[in-house]
Amino acid sequence: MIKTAKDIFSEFLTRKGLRQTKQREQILDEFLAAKAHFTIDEFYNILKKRDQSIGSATVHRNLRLLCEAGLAEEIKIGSGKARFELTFGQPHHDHLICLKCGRFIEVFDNQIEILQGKLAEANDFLPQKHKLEIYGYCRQCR
Amino acid sequence: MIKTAKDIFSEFLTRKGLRQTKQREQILDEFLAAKAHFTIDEFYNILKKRDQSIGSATVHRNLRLLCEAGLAEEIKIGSGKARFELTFGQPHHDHLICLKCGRFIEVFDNQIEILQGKLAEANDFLPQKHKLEIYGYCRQCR
DNA sequence: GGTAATGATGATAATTATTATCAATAGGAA
DNA sequence: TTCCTATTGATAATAATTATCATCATTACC
Ligand SMILES: [Mn+2]
Ligand SMILES: [Mn+2]
Ligand SMILES: [Zn+2]
Ligand SMILES: [Zn+2]
Repeated sequence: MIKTAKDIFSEFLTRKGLRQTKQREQILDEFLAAKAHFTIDEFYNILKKRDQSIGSATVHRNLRLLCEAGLAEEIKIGSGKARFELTFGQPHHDHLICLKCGRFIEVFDNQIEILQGKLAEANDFLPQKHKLEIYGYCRQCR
Repeated sequence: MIKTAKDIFSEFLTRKGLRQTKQREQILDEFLAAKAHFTIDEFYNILKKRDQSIGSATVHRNLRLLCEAGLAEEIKIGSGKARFELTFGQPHHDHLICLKCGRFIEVFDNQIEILQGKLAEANDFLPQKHKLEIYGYCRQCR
Protein backbone atom coordinates (compact mmCIF):
# COMPACT_ATOMS: atom_id res chain seq x y z
CA MET A 1 0.00 0.00 0.00
CA ILE A 2 1.34 3.38 -1.01
CA LYS A 3 1.65 6.20 1.49
CA THR A 4 -0.20 9.41 0.86
CA ALA A 5 0.94 12.84 2.00
CA LYS A 6 -1.68 12.61 4.72
CA ASP A 7 -0.18 9.35 5.96
CA ILE A 8 3.27 10.89 6.03
CA PHE A 9 2.13 13.91 8.00
CA SER A 10 0.06 11.86 10.39
CA GLU A 11 2.96 9.53 11.10
CA PHE A 12 5.28 12.49 11.47
CA LEU A 13 2.99 14.02 14.08
CA THR A 14 2.73 10.78 16.01
CA ARG A 15 6.46 10.19 15.89
CA LYS A 16 7.10 13.68 17.27
CA GLY A 17 4.42 13.42 19.93
CA LEU A 18 2.40 16.17 18.27
CA ARG A 19 -1.38 16.28 18.04
CA GLN A 20 -3.84 16.00 15.20
CA THR A 21 -5.88 19.17 15.08
CA LYS A 22 -8.63 20.57 12.91
CA GLN A 23 -6.27 23.37 11.79
CA ARG A 24 -3.51 20.96 10.79
CA GLU A 25 -5.96 18.99 8.71
CA GLN A 26 -7.28 22.11 7.01
CA ILE A 27 -3.78 23.36 6.33
CA LEU A 28 -2.64 20.08 4.82
CA ASP A 29 -5.78 19.84 2.67
CA GLU A 30 -5.36 23.32 1.26
CA PHE A 31 -1.62 22.87 0.88
CA LEU A 32 -2.12 19.79 -1.29
CA ALA A 33 -4.71 21.64 -3.37
CA ALA A 34 -2.75 24.90 -3.66
CA LYS A 35 -0.69 25.88 -6.64
CA ALA A 36 3.03 25.86 -6.07
CA HIS A 37 5.22 28.83 -5.02
CA PHE A 38 2.56 30.56 -2.97
CA THR A 39 3.43 33.11 -0.31
CA ILE A 40 2.31 32.62 3.27
CA ASP A 41 -0.29 35.35 3.14
CA GLU A 42 -1.71 34.14 -0.18
CA PHE A 43 -2.15 30.81 1.53
CA TYR A 44 -3.47 32.36 4.72
CA ASN A 45 -6.18 34.15 2.75
CA ILE A 46 -7.29 30.91 1.12
CA LEU A 47 -7.51 29.26 4.52
CA LYS A 48 -9.52 32.12 5.99
CA LYS A 49 -12.24 31.61 3.41
CA ARG A 50 -12.72 28.18 4.86
CA ASP A 51 -12.25 29.02 8.50
CA GLN A 52 -12.53 32.67 9.42
CA SER A 53 -11.04 32.05 12.85
CA ILE A 54 -7.70 30.54 11.87
CA GLY A 55 -4.69 32.50 13.07
CA SER A 56 -1.74 33.55 10.96
CA ALA A 57 0.76 32.30 13.53
CA THR A 58 -0.79 28.84 13.17
CA VAL A 59 -0.29 28.97 9.42
CA HIS A 60 3.33 30.01 9.84
CA ARG A 61 3.96 27.33 12.43
CA ASN A 62 2.40 24.55 10.42
CA LEU A 63 3.95 25.41 7.09
CA ARG A 64 7.30 25.03 8.83
CA LEU A 65 6.08 21.72 10.23
CA LEU A 66 5.20 20.54 6.73
CA CYS A 67 8.77 21.33 5.73
CA GLU A 68 10.11 19.38 8.68
CA ALA A 69 7.93 16.47 7.68
CA GLY A 70 9.52 16.55 4.25
CA LEU A 71 6.33 17.46 2.41
CA ALA A 72 7.09 21.09 1.65
CA GLU A 73 10.05 23.24 0.88
CA GLU A 74 10.63 26.92 1.43
CA ILE A 75 11.78 29.06 -1.47
CA LYS A 76 13.16 32.50 -0.77
CA ILE A 77 13.43 34.71 -3.78
CA GLY A 78 14.28 38.37 -4.21
CA SER A 79 11.49 40.07 -2.24
CA GLY A 80 12.37 38.29 0.97
CA LYS A 81 8.85 36.98 1.29
CA ALA A 82 8.86 33.24 1.91
CA ARG A 83 7.19 30.97 -0.62
CA PHE A 84 6.44 27.28 -0.32
CA GLU A 85 5.91 24.37 -2.61
CA LEU A 86 4.93 20.74 -2.33
CA THR A 87 7.89 18.42 -2.64
CA PHE A 88 6.33 15.10 -1.67
CA GLY A 89 6.01 12.95 -4.79
CA GLN A 90 7.57 15.73 -6.86
CA PRO A 91 10.98 15.26 -8.42
CA HIS A 92 13.68 17.82 -7.56
CA HIS A 93 13.82 20.80 -9.89
CA ASP A 94 15.20 24.31 -10.15
CA HIS A 95 13.56 27.54 -11.29
CA LEU A 96 13.64 30.12 -14.04
CA ILE A 97 12.02 33.25 -12.63
CA CYS A 98 10.64 36.01 -14.82
CA LEU A 99 11.70 39.47 -13.72
CA LYS A 100 8.62 41.03 -15.30
CA CYS A 101 5.63 38.79 -14.60
CA GLY A 102 7.05 36.74 -11.75
CA ARG A 103 6.29 33.40 -13.38
CA PHE A 104 8.21 30.36 -12.11
CA ILE A 105 9.30 27.86 -14.75
CA GLU A 106 10.37 24.52 -13.32
CA VAL A 107 13.43 22.98 -14.90
CA PHE A 108 15.79 20.10 -14.37
CA ASP A 109 19.15 19.31 -15.93
CA ASN A 110 20.84 16.19 -14.74
CA GLN A 111 24.17 17.22 -16.18
CA ILE A 112 24.15 20.38 -14.07
CA GLU A 113 23.24 18.37 -10.98
CA ILE A 114 26.21 16.07 -11.55
CA LEU A 115 28.61 18.94 -12.13
CA GLN A 116 27.41 20.60 -8.94
CA GLY A 117 28.29 17.47 -7.02
CA LYS A 118 31.76 17.45 -8.55
CA LEU A 119 32.22 21.12 -7.80
CA ALA A 120 31.39 20.56 -4.15
CA GLU A 121 33.66 17.55 -3.95
CA ALA A 122 36.55 19.47 -5.50
CA ASN A 123 36.19 21.94 -2.62
CA ASP A 124 36.03 19.35 0.14
CA PHE A 125 32.45 20.32 0.65
CA LEU A 126 29.63 17.96 1.60
CA PRO A 127 26.53 19.21 -0.22
CA GLN A 128 23.11 18.88 1.42
CA LYS A 129 20.92 20.87 -0.89
CA HIS A 130 21.17 23.60 -3.44
CA LYS A 131 19.32 26.43 -5.00
CA LEU A 132 19.66 27.35 -8.66
CA GLU A 133 17.60 30.28 -9.82
CA ILE A 134 17.94 31.88 -13.21
CA TYR A 135 16.37 35.32 -13.46
CA GLY A 136 15.38 36.77 -16.82
CA TYR A 137 12.44 37.18 -19.15
CA CYS A 138 9.96 34.51 -20.15
CA ARG A 139 8.57 33.99 -23.65
CA GLN A 140 5.63 36.33 -22.99
CA CYS A 141 7.74 39.08 -21.49
CA ARG A 142 10.94 39.24 -23.44
CA MET B 1 44.26 54.77 -18.34
CA ILE B 2 42.37 52.23 -16.33
CA LYS B 3 39.22 53.16 -14.41
CA THR B 4 39.10 52.63 -10.69
CA ALA B 5 35.97 51.86 -8.71
CA LYS B 6 36.06 55.46 -7.53
CA ASP B 7 36.03 56.69 -11.11
CA ILE B 8 33.10 54.46 -11.94
CA PHE B 9 31.06 55.66 -8.99
CA SER B 10 31.93 59.27 -9.56
CA GLU B 11 30.90 59.06 -13.20
CA PHE B 12 27.74 57.22 -12.23
CA LEU B 13 26.79 60.00 -9.82
CA THR B 14 27.46 62.70 -12.40
CA ARG B 15 25.52 60.85 -15.08
CA LYS B 16 22.52 60.53 -12.76
CA GLY B 17 22.70 64.10 -11.53
CA LEU B 18 23.54 62.96 -8.02
CA ARG B 19 25.93 64.65 -5.65
CA GLN B 20 29.31 63.75 -4.21
CA THR B 21 28.99 63.71 -0.45
CA LYS B 22 31.29 63.01 2.43
CA GLN B 23 29.12 60.01 3.37
CA ARG B 24 29.26 58.55 -0.12
CA GLU B 25 33.02 58.81 -0.13
CA GLN B 26 33.29 57.14 3.28
CA ILE B 27 30.92 54.38 2.24
CA LEU B 28 32.79 53.65 -0.97
CA ASP B 29 36.14 53.66 0.86
CA GLU B 30 34.98 51.20 3.49
CA PHE B 31 33.16 49.11 0.93
CA LEU B 32 36.33 48.63 -1.09
CA ALA B 33 38.24 47.74 2.07
CA ALA B 34 35.56 45.45 3.54
CA LYS B 35 35.60 41.70 3.31
CA ALA B 36 32.97 40.21 1.03
CA HIS B 37 29.49 38.97 2.02
CA PHE B 38 29.01 41.43 4.87
CA THR B 39 25.57 42.27 6.20
CA ILE B 40 24.35 45.85 6.26
CA ASP B 41 24.66 46.20 9.99
CA GLU B 42 28.16 44.70 10.08
CA PHE B 43 29.05 47.34 7.55
CA TYR B 44 27.17 50.07 9.38
CA ASN B 45 29.14 49.34 12.55
CA ILE B 46 32.43 49.67 10.72
CA LEU B 47 31.35 53.00 9.32
CA LYS B 48 30.26 54.30 12.70
CA LYS B 49 33.76 53.83 14.07
CA ARG B 50 34.90 56.33 11.49
CA ASP B 51 31.97 58.70 11.65
CA GLN B 52 29.74 58.42 14.68
CA SER B 53 27.04 60.54 13.10
CA ILE B 54 26.34 58.51 9.98
CA GLY B 55 22.76 57.26 9.70
CA SER B 56 21.72 53.73 8.92
CA ALA B 57 19.27 54.86 6.27
CA THR B 58 22.17 56.50 4.44
CA VAL B 59 24.07 53.23 4.48
CA HIS B 60 21.08 51.35 3.13
CA ARG B 61 20.46 53.93 0.44
CA ASN B 62 24.03 54.04 -0.72
CA LEU B 63 24.68 50.32 -0.76
CA ARG B 64 21.75 50.09 -3.15
CA LEU B 65 23.31 52.88 -5.19
CA LEU B 66 26.58 50.95 -5.38
CA CYS B 67 24.59 48.05 -6.78
CA GLU B 68 22.97 50.30 -9.36
CA ALA B 69 26.39 51.58 -10.34
CA GLY B 70 27.46 48.01 -10.97
CA LEU B 71 30.06 47.92 -8.23
CA ALA B 72 28.21 45.77 -5.70
CA GLU B 73 25.79 42.93 -5.71
CA GLU B 74 23.22 41.89 -3.15
CA ILE B 75 23.20 38.30 -1.93
CA LYS B 76 20.15 37.08 -0.07
CA ILE B 77 20.66 33.85 1.77
CA GLY B 78 18.60 31.93 4.29
CA SER B 79 18.40 34.39 7.17
CA GLY B 80 16.65 37.03 5.13
CA LYS B 81 19.31 39.54 6.01
CA ALA B 82 20.83 41.17 2.94
CA ARG B 83 24.53 40.74 2.27
CA PHE B 84 26.69 42.55 -0.25
CA GLU B 85 29.89 41.96 -2.11
CA LEU B 86 32.16 43.85 -4.45
CA THR B 87 31.71 42.82 -8.05
CA PHE B 88 33.79 45.46 -9.83
CA GLY B 89 36.95 43.85 -11.09
CA GLN B 90 35.86 40.50 -9.69
CA PRO B 91 34.95 37.65 -12.01
CA HIS B 92 31.50 36.11 -11.68
CA HIS B 93 31.28 33.25 -9.22
CA ASP B 94 28.80 31.19 -7.24
CA HIS B 95 28.85 30.09 -3.60
CA LEU B 96 29.13 27.04 -1.41
CA ILE B 97 27.67 27.98 1.97
CA CYS B 98 28.43 26.06 5.14
CA LEU B 99 25.33 25.27 7.20
CA LYS B 100 27.36 25.11 10.39
CA CYS B 101 29.93 27.92 10.37
CA GLY B 102 28.39 30.14 7.69
CA ARG B 103 31.55 30.28 5.61
CA PHE B 104 31.18 31.28 1.94
CA ILE B 105 33.36 29.43 -0.54
CA GLU B 106 33.56 31.08 -3.94
CA VAL B 107 33.44 28.74 -6.91
CA PHE B 108 33.15 28.89 -10.64
CA ASP B 109 32.43 26.17 -13.19
CA ASN B 110 32.28 27.25 -16.77
CA GLN B 111 30.58 24.05 -17.87
CA ILE B 112 27.71 24.72 -15.48
CA GLU B 113 27.44 28.29 -16.74
CA ILE B 114 27.16 27.06 -20.31
CA LEU B 115 24.55 24.44 -19.44
CA GLN B 116 22.52 27.07 -17.61
CA GLY B 117 22.43 29.14 -20.76
CA LYS B 118 21.25 26.16 -22.78
CA LEU B 119 18.62 25.33 -20.18
CA ALA B 120 17.23 28.85 -20.36
CA GLU B 121 17.26 28.80 -24.15
CA ALA B 122 15.44 25.48 -24.25
CA ASN B 123 12.65 27.15 -22.26
CA ASP B 124 12.43 30.26 -24.42
CA PHE B 125 13.82 32.21 -21.51
CA LEU B 126 16.18 35.16 -21.76
CA PRO B 127 18.53 34.91 -18.78
CA GLN B 128 19.81 38.08 -17.10
CA LYS B 129 21.53 36.72 -14.03
CA HIS B 130 21.50 33.67 -11.85
CA LYS B 131 22.12 32.48 -8.37
CA LEU B 132 23.63 29.10 -7.59
CA GLU B 133 24.07 28.32 -3.93
CA ILE B 134 25.08 24.92 -2.65
CA TYR B 135 24.43 24.44 1.06
CA GLY B 136 26.31 21.81 3.01
CA TYR B 137 29.31 21.33 5.28
CA CYS B 138 32.81 22.65 4.71
CA ARG B 139 36.02 20.75 5.38
CA GLN B 140 36.24 22.03 8.96
CA CYS B 141 32.61 21.26 9.78
CA ARG B 142 31.76 17.97 8.10
C1' DG C 1 -16.84 7.31 29.20
C1' DG C 2 -14.69 10.63 32.34
C1' DT C 3 -10.84 13.35 33.48
C1' DA C 4 -6.35 15.35 34.06
C1' DA C 5 -2.08 16.64 31.66
C1' DT C 6 -0.21 19.13 28.31
C1' DG C 7 0.21 20.47 23.39
C1' DA C 8 -2.02 23.81 20.17
C1' DT C 9 -4.33 27.85 19.08
C1' DG C 10 -5.19 32.77 18.26
C1' DA C 11 -4.87 37.47 19.99
C1' DT C 12 -1.48 40.38 20.85
C1' DA C 13 3.01 42.21 21.56
C1' DA C 14 7.74 41.99 20.26
C1' DT C 15 11.36 41.65 17.04
C1' DT C 16 13.91 42.30 12.87
C1' DA C 17 14.95 44.33 8.52
C1' DT C 18 13.97 47.73 5.52
C1' DT C 19 11.83 51.85 3.62
C1' DA C 20 9.25 56.35 3.86
C1' DT C 21 8.85 61.00 5.73
C1' DC C 22 10.55 65.36 6.53
C1' DA C 23 12.98 69.38 8.43
C1' DA C 24 17.62 70.79 8.35
C1' DT C 25 21.86 70.72 5.84
C1' DA C 26 25.10 71.08 2.24
C1' DG C 27 26.69 70.27 -2.86
C1' DG C 28 27.48 72.76 -6.75
C1' DA C 29 25.84 75.48 -10.92
C1' DA C 30 25.41 80.14 -12.08
C1' DT D 1 27.86 84.33 -2.72
C1' DT D 2 23.29 82.94 -3.91
C1' DC D 3 19.91 79.73 -4.66
C1' DC D 4 17.95 75.40 -5.84
C1' DT D 5 17.38 70.99 -4.55
C1' DA D 6 19.58 66.44 -3.50
C1' DT D 7 21.00 64.35 0.68
C1' DT D 8 21.18 63.43 5.30
C1' DG D 9 19.85 61.54 9.88
C1' DA D 10 16.16 61.17 13.23
C1' DT D 11 12.11 59.16 13.44
C1' DA D 12 8.02 56.85 12.15
C1' DA D 13 6.04 53.46 9.28
C1' DT D 14 5.82 49.11 7.10
C1' DA D 15 6.33 44.28 6.48
C1' DA D 16 7.33 39.67 7.71
C1' DT D 17 8.01 36.68 11.16
C1' DT D 18 8.36 35.04 15.90
C1' DA D 19 7.48 35.06 21.01
C1' DT D 20 4.18 35.21 24.81
C1' DC D 21 0.44 33.56 27.16
C1' DA D 22 -4.41 32.71 28.58
C1' DT D 23 -7.60 29.58 26.91
C1' DC D 24 -9.00 25.58 24.43
C1' DA D 25 -8.96 20.82 22.80
C1' DT D 26 -6.61 16.32 22.02
C1' DT D 27 -5.11 12.25 23.96
C1' DA D 28 -3.34 9.07 27.40
C1' DC D 29 -4.78 7.00 31.41
C1' DC D 30 -8.08 5.41 34.88
MN1 LIG E 1 8.84 24.67 -8.20
MN1 LIG F 1 31.34 35.90 -3.26
ZN1 LIG G 1 7.25 36.75 -17.65
ZN1 LIG H 1 31.85 25.30 7.99
